[in-house]
Order: sequence, then C-alpha cells, then structure tokens
Amino acid sequence: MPRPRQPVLTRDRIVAAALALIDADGLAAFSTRRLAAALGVRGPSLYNHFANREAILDAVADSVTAAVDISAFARHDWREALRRWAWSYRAALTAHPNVVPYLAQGPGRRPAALAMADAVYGALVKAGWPPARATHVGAAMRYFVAGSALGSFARGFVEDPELYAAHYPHLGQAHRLAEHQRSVDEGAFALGLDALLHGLADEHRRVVAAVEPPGANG
Amino acid sequence: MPRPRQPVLTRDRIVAAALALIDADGLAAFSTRRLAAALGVRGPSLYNHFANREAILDAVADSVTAAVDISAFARHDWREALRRWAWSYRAALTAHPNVVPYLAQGPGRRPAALAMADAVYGALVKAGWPPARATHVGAAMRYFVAGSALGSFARGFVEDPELYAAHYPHLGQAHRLAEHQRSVDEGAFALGLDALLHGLADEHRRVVAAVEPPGANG
DNA sequence: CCGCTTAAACTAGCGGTGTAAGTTTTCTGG
DNA sequence: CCAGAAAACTTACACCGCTAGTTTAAGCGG
Repeated sequence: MPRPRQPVLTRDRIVAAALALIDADGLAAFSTRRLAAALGVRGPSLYNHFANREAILDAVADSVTAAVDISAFARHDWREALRRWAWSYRAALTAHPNVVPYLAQGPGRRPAALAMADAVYGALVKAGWPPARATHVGAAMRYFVAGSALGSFARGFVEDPELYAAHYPHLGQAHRLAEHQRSVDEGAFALGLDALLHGLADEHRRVVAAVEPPGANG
Repeated sequence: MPRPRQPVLTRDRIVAAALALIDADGLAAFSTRRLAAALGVRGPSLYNHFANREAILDAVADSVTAAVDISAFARHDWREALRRWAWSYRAALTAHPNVVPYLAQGPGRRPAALAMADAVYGALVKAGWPPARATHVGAAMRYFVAGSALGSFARGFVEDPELYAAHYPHLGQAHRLAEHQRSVDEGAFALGLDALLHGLADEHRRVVAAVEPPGANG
C-alpha cells in the first residue's frame, strides 16, 4: 500500500491509540510495531508523523497533562487554588497511571506541562511569595502530587500474607491493602495535601510579615 | 570458556556493576548484554545467578533502599524520626536518581523496602496513630520523598531561554533553574517536609485527643 | 579415588524492537 | 501539467531478553 487517498494516520490518532495501548498493557508493552498494528499500519509509517518513539511518548504525556484544570489560579486565592489544582492534577495522572513514570521526569518542552508551571508560578508570585520561595512551593507540590500518582502506595504491596507474617512484625495486614487501594491512596493524599497547605500557609504569613512588617503601609 | 576455576560472577558483583551502569547511562541504556560485557562475560551467563532482567533490577533497587537509615524510629519521637528518615531516604535516592522510577513502584517483595515499611508503620502505631491513619501518614511521606527524588524539579526545565520567553510570561528565568539545581531541590524539600510534618503534628494532636479525651485516665 | 551431580561459563538461535534507507503512489502548489 | 512533498510501503541492520544445549570444573557419596 503506497500513499493512500485518505491519510490513515494523524498525530492525534496516533497519540490516542498509544495512550490506549499504554493504559491497557503498560509502558513496557508499548512498542512502535504494536502501536502501528493497532492502527492498521506497518511500524515505520509512524515516522512520517513523529521523529521517534520518544516523541510519541512526549505527546502522550502532554495529552495527559492537558487534562489538568489550572483555571483555579485565576479565580481563587493561592491556597485554595493550589488545593483544587492538586486534586485535578492527581485525577489526571491516576487516570493513566502507566504514563506517570515517564511524565514525572519534568516538563521538558511539553506545552501543557509548561503552561501549568507558568500558571502555578505566576499565581504564587502574585500572591506575595518571593520568587525563589515560589519555586520551592511549586516544586514541593509537584513532589507530592507526582509521588502520589507514581504507582499506588497500596498496590505496591504484594497480596501474599505468608510474605509478611514471617519477618515483618507490623505488616501483618499489609496484604489487605490492595483491597482498599482507592480509599488508602485517597485518604493519604487528602491528609498529606491538607498538612502541606497548612504548613505552607504558616510560612506564607511569616514571609509576608517579613516583607511588610506590621504597621508598614506599602 | 567453560566453567572457570574461580567463579567470575557473584550476585553482589552483578548488582554493583548494574548500579554503576544505570548511574552512568540511565535505566533505558541498561541491558543484560551491556551489563555482561562490563563484567567480562557473555550475556546469558547472568542467568546462572538471576532469573531474569527484572530480578537484577529488583536487587539493584533493594541495594539502594538498604542505604536508608531507619534507626531514628528506635531513638526519637515519631515526628523527629520521620524527619531524619525522610532526609536519609531522600539522600539514598538522589544518589542514584536513575533507579528511582523503578524503585518507586512500591516495595514488592524487596527485603530492605519491606523492613523500612515495617519500621515506619510500627513506629507510627506505637506513637498513637490509629492503624488506618498510620498507613496514610506513611503513604503521604512516601509520596513526598519519592516525588522529590524522581528526577530533579530543576533539571526538568530545559536550558533554553528562547523556549520560555515566547509563550510563558512567568517562566522568564526558568532556564536558569538548572544552575541552582541542588539548592532549589533541597530548599523545596526542606520547605515541604517541614510543612508536612507541621500539619501532621496538628492532626496527631486532634486524633489523640479524640481517642483519649481530656481528663480521661487510660 | 572414581563417578555422579551440580555449577558456571559458553555458543547458537528465536522472536521482538527501534529506526534508517529506499520505493511507490497520491496529493498539491506554481 | 508537472515537480516535489507526503504518506504509505518493504527491506534490512543492530540490538534486545531469553531458551536450549554444550563444555568443563567443583564438590561429594561410596
């Protein structure tokens, strides 16, 4: 089959199929040939639309990031905005957990990831965080959210009572974590996020007080 | 070369060489054939010592986890112990950042990772955290530490001023993050960890008060 | 001390992978 | 209407994880 009358592939179709493949079978099972087969095509044809496998993964990662809602930064104070953004960020990632290890390496040159970083950093600086500190706040948030999505904590434990009973005196119930995976991971996220935001609010008060001492007027 | 008079390979030598290879060239460049070559051997020989590539990576991951100091849980109150553990955990992971994506998938059946989980959970329960809540605390800590080690936040940004100037109004200085990588990532970790522990201490007071109301005596 | 079993290296080879190179046909711009 | 770009193809290379079977050495029971 030479050039078809109607193009068979588009970047969007490739990205969607790649994401579906990764969701279904995991990152390790993702290959250009399997992806091409899923699209009814022959492997090297993908290279008419992407430079290489990595570029496809980049586009998949960005399509996941694009689902994060960053509108809160325009509508709420920095603390509430961080909270809403964090939950949306987490939701986007946990919807496609197999992509997270790739995605979590940083924004690189991906537009959606950069737009997100821009929104977060801009809102923090506008809220009075000194630039260096705003970077720290954004990074700390990314640490927590990315870490929470990078493989479920609960799923990390094997469902094998024997394993724990022998050598790990406090892990006797660990094999049951998988049953309550969602509530464990969500509860931990909620607890950690509230704690983090609480602590950051304290720091914000301290920092703002230092920049504008009480009684100062501008 | 048939069976040599002195064994050429041992599990330890394989794991050390694998870690060195991954540190030097990244997880993606790690292959059984390259590892074997680095050991002066022929690929399939590795299978006399490990079941498969995955088992080698498991051993590498556990050797990294084994460097985490969990002795604080026996010597300090839960909050101080969490702080010391978190710093040691972070140090162990950032010493081998390329291993983190693999390692962060959970403890699985790795002894060092399970011993760590056991120590953390045991100390939290002993400190009065209800079991379910202790799990949340441990998970939240893992989220934060793993996320912080999973690729530097600062390194995630490309060193290319052009890229940012055009479309991201607040990221004008982002290309300079790489220069201050260590201080950015350490500062963010310190800020986030303090905030997290602060918030958790609040929650601990609330929880303990609920279990043993003021005035109760046992 | 012989002989069996096991251990630890090897070679050969299978099916799969990313991607480069070159081919064919179709679409499109001047 | 023709030139060249576009988008599919086939072929091919080097590498990958891993299996199977071979060779020799080490360790051990009789």
